[in-house]
Amino acid sequence: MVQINKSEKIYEDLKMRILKGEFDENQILPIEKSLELEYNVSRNTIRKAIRQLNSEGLVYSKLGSANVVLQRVAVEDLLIDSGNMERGSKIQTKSNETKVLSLDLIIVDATLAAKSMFQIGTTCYHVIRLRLINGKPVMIDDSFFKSEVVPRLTKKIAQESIYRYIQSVTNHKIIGSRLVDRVILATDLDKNYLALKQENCIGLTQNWAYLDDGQIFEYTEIHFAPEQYVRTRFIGQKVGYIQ
Amino acid sequence: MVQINKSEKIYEDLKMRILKGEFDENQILPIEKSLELEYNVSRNTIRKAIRQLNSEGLVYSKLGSANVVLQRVAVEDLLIDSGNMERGSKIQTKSNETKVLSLDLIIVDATLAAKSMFQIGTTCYHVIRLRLINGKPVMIDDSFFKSEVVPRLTKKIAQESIYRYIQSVTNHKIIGSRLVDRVILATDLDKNYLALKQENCIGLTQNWAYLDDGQIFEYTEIHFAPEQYVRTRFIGQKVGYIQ
DNA sequence: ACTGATTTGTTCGTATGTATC
DNA sequence: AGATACATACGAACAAATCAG
Repeated sequence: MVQINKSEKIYEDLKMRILKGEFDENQILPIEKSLELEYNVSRNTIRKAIRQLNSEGLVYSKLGSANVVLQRVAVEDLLIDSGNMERGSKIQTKSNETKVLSLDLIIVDATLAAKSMFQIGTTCYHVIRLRLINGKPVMIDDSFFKSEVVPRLTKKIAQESIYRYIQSVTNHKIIGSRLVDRVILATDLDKNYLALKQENCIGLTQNWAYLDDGQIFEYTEIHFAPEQYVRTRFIGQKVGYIQ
Repeated sequence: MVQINKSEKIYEDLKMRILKGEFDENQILPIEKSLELEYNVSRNTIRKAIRQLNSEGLVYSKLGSANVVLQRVAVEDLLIDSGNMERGSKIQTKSNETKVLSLDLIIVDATLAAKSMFQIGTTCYHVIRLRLINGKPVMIDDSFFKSEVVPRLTKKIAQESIYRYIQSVTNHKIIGSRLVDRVILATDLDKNYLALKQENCIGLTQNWAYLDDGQIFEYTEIHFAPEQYVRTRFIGQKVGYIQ
């Protein structure tokens, strides 16, 4: 069991209680004062937990009134919650396998530099991997890793976990990714590997991954078969903002 | 000028300073103590502002070390930042137009109930709207609104702003949306209106919109032409989480 | 490699503001 | 109009990770 702090524990507990339907009757949480007493913490700690519930779209804090529990959507349980990848996605629980299609050491040219944000002349590994879940091909990772960060990358390492490898050979942590999602025409590679049906398009996710020194060390284009491409998120409306 | 609070002002200011490149040399912010003095506020207020920068992927707070400014990605300035829709998207600044293709009053059946989360038997408006930006068709909104929330909806209202109408006739605020993005085969409607080229797919965003009492009042399927469909987000890595 | 100083992280208590009931 | 409940802000203490000598 991981040791987490009070606000995190309270967040997890309240989330569980919400999803179990404990507050379905009135659709509001108990007032903050009573949560203080119940969990025996300060109001700030309660508020920190509720802030997390707000950002996930489980609760709306209504000034002067209450912390309102939002109506749930049926599909959401089935989906990988992209707004919550930090906690590990549900995909992890399934059997998955990686097939390395190619691995080359290359020098960054102008075209790649513009996309990847790597400097021209940088040496990096170009890795193409096919990802299978329960034996079914679901995505292709077309990746570039700064060789400085993953020295002596091999197919074997790429097949296991490059991230684990990085964290074992560097002092740096991987702290997050900036993602851009698009829909594009399928490439020949996609058609060969992704078992597309009628569709001639795929979901593309561009991924710039960061180390804790603030630098991008990886640029990946993830190609998804359409039915595999699903994203969920919650967006709070700014007061006064009108569509 | 909107009146915003201290932490929000500091957040905006730091963001502007980051984007102007003020911290590019060391790629870190001044320490919190000196920001306290500079802005003449408490440390908590500084930390609240920095927390916002963290969630947007502009800064990574490194325990025991510094608030690291993350390397920027070139494309991000060009895009609608979906993680920041609360502040209004850039799309707003362009000239846009809405064409109402149809408007009907219907009763929710089992199929629609399952998707929309409306109860079977609810009366609602079914509205299909074509959205144009700078004269170019970019998306189709296939929407269902609870008639209880938008009584006497007309084509004229739908062409202007349904949201503005709602906020004028109800006591309730619109507080946010849960979104699910997918890639699907284009329908005939899409092919007719979205000026697709070779592509036979579109980007689909399902949108459940909430009122401040926690209830869903709108379900919309937004159909995007592929080149119009772009999403950006930042996902922080949970410590110990390995791909 | 160790120690002390520095810096961010969490929590507490309190006061005051603002919207709602 | 008064009470209630969430929002913002301050100051302080201590923990945990990092950094500098």
